[in-house]
Amino acid sequence: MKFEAITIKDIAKALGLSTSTVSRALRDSYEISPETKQKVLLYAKENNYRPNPIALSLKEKRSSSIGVLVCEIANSFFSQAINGIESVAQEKGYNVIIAQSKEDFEKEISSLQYLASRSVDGIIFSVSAETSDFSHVQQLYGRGMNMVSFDRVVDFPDIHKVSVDNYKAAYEATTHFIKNGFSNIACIANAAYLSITKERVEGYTAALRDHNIKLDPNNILYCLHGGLIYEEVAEIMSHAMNSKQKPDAILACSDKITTNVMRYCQQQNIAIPKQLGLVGFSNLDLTDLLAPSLTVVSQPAYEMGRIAAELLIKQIESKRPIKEFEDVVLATELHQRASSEKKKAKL
Amino acid sequence: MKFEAITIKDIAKALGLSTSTVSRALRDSYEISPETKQKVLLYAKENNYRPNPIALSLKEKRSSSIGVLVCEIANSFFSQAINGIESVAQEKGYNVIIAQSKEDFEKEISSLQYLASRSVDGIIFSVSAETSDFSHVQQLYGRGMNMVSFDRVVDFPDIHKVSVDNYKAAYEATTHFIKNGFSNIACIANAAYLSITKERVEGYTAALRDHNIKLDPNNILYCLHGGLIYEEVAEIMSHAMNSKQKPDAILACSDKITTNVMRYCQQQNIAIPKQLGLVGFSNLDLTDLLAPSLTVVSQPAYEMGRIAAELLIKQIESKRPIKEFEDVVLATELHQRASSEKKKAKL
DNA sequence: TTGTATGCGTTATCAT
DNA sequence: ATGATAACGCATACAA
Repeated sequence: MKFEAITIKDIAKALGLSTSTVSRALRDSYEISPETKQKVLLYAKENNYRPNPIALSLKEKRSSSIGVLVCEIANSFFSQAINGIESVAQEKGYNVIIAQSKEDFEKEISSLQYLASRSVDGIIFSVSAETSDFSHVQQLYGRGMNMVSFDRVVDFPDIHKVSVDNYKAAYEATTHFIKNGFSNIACIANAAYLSITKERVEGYTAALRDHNIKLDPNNILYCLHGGLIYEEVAEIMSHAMNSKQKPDAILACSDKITTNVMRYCQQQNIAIPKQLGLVGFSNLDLTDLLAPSLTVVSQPAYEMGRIAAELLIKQIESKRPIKEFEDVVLATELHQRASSEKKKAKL
Repeated sequence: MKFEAITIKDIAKALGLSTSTVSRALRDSYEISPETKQKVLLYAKENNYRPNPIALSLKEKRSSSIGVLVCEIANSFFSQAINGIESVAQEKGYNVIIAQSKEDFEKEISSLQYLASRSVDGIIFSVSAETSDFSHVQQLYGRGMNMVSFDRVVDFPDIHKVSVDNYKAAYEATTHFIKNGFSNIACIANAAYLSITKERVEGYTAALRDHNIKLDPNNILYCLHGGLIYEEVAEIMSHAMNSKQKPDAILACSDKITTNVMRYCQQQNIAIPKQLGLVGFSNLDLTDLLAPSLTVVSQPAYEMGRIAAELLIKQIESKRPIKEFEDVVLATELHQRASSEKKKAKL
């Protein structure tokens, strides 16, 4: 037995009307008599009629669904963001289809293809750590797909962007170190191509400069796989900790880098922050429950998701092409448990 | 400008063929001449033709999409599970539509409605903490919707179920306490209706019984909101810790309960495990990075998601009704960082 | 081997 | 005020 939903045709047959009459009655058309309307509406309600969204999509040439491309669902930042996207989508009658790039460029391309072939009305995307070339995005966008660039934004104009102020976040985190007496601060960043990486590294170097600390180029380290692979982070850490210019603090520039640095320190019995200072980007809701003195940079993921979804849906539903493109930049928060001092920066 | 995809009609027109010929050529039908096939395939490839899945859905009466209903996406257990579901779905050509109940019974009903109205081919669902009555599920299932009961399973037969051995998990966790010298162990569980709650409480009481420890009924505590709300957990904790029979250990029976208990202990300056033992269910990948002596019960969420998706898709694609229903029960793992002793139980 | 016609559920455009 | 028909993109039974 297959799940069969009731259709307009069924209602029409049951009530001895034509499909068009039923359709109009359901849409509360003025040309239908009150009695007929009443009859139809009642029957529809009783039989739990729902318009078939697929048929609707075919007719309207829109699917009422939006695609989301992230590197990894099971990453607290993205799952919170999806949560936000989902909430707006639900409100506006869209459903959300999720695809993952797993930080892989090829998979990113095929995922975008997949979403496009699924006839989504628009796509919210965050590029993979491997992505330095945006032509696949530009091609899709150029062909008229509605798109919003999210978190790891693309570097071309004329597209809505939603991100956080990574420069400021890294600047504040680095300043936090300096104020607490650390001076040889290493920065372990995501892949160098990424917008977020560039901005964070810039914030980091600017803070050093502004506090008259000489930048050691060896202190800027990149993870090609976004910190996803423990071994990569461990090797970077190992190399840094065994160098003669051993850092006394680490700025971990992503969720996964943060946890993997912590894991490395645990395995190597390196005490935080006694032996090594650590400030990490992290969106876990355990933020304030982690190792006592870990300071965390958290991003307003849920809010970002909501904003991205709102922009996308506005774009989808606007008749004429967008002229003004938004570049929404939100502030991060620096949480430090030990001092219970909470810095909150609004842009 | 709207995103316009190329259709079979376009190909037919361009090549001077009929739509049916093109359709057959694309499906590699034996009745089409190799030359025509060649021509069509080439043109399709060059113009990046993708069949319109919406039209296909309308025709085939299936949408190649599966719905997932969970209480909360941004919960590591469920996001990992969705990850597993997603991976299987992708492999088999399905997309995944996600809906959240937010532990609310009404929202659960409307979400199921929503998924059904979206013409999903099947639904993987985990009931909300408020759900004691399954008639809405049974009704949908009875009307022929393919469904797989996940994690918080329903108590009626003839439906595929995927869950973990909660009894054993709680039994082991409780035993772990007893072996470490705790005796007045409280169990903070999820809503009493839930299958997972009943099983966990049973495992807990069985372990006490088997070790000749008298059960104090006041030590079994329920969170109506699945631990989602901090205040609820804090009140339960506060009440317990201020009673004369103050427990010396807590078994926290969900992700959120665990983190909220930790949060409470932190706020109250209760040292774990010095002043209070704690074993918590948790699927955060920080498991081994948490407070040093927290012992964690983790669930194979990703694997569970994969299995559920496989079962569902098999059900969707099977012609005849299923006779044998699977009840897959996986083992949890008890991680204890301090002793680095790892217990692994396979069923 | 290829073309024509039909239908999936819906709505818009014509009739009546 | 209501009904008949066409169209959305595709697959397929039926014709040729």
